[in-house]
Amino acid sequence: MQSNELIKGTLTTIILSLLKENQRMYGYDITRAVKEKTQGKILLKEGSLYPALHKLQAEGLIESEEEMLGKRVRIYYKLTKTGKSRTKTQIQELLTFLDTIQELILNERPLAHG
Amino acid sequence: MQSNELIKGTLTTIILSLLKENQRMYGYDITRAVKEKTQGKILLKEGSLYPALHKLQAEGLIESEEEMLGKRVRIYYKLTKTGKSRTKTQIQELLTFLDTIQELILNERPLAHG
DNA sequence: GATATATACATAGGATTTCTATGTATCATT
DNA sequence: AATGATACATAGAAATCCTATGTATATATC
Repeated sequence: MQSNELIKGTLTTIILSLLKENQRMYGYDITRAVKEKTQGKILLKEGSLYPALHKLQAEGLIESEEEMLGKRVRIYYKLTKTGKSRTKTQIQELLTFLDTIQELILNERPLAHG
Repeated sequence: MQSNELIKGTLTTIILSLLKENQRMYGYDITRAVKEKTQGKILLKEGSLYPALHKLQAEGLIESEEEMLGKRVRIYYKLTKTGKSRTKTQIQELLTFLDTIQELILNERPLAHG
């Protein structure tokens, strides 16, 4: 996902989350959306994105639809019913996780030692 | 780090952050601290923690000091000077990253299509 | 017309991270 | 005597994302 190797594990949820709002997106589209929405702080790589999309499709969370632009193929993805419900829980889990880490990092104070 | 594979990449910063506040901790201690501070939501595994500690030491970010309790060894770790400075930047990077993801997930709204 | 860049997909193999499983050993509790 | 908590350790597996590479069309620039 880029520079700081913090990310692993969030990519799937990011994709699902974007598809939740935009209904229909293709790979390159997702790359751009993430770049813009994060002011370039997160840059998806094609080598991460496409395999992730294929995996989500294999798991039945998203489905694809091909479209031609002149001679070029564009593959749109959208959430399946299962995907929609899964998206909700994954977003919730991610947000909880982010809060947990934030609390752990910020709320530091020396432990009572036993 | 447990159940949800969200985590990868944050472990090091968590360890450094705990050492920043507590000056001196040993492995088992860190496991317990994380468990308590996150209400059991994050459970470090020994198979993750010890190698991580060894790596941090090899990188010169922490240093160790052995202590005997009866016949048992306890290995305390504390931040080196380099480690202290690195801790600050890593915490800052992690917090920025958490914000970025949170914004990306929460601040969704359909893209203007171009 | 040639060249560079953006668009649009894809995959193999590598690097990194954390986990599972396993091992050793002491100490406290039942 | 047995169990569980404390305390360390490592090998190998599993998962994730990246680098590098490849193909091809469309657009902008020189």
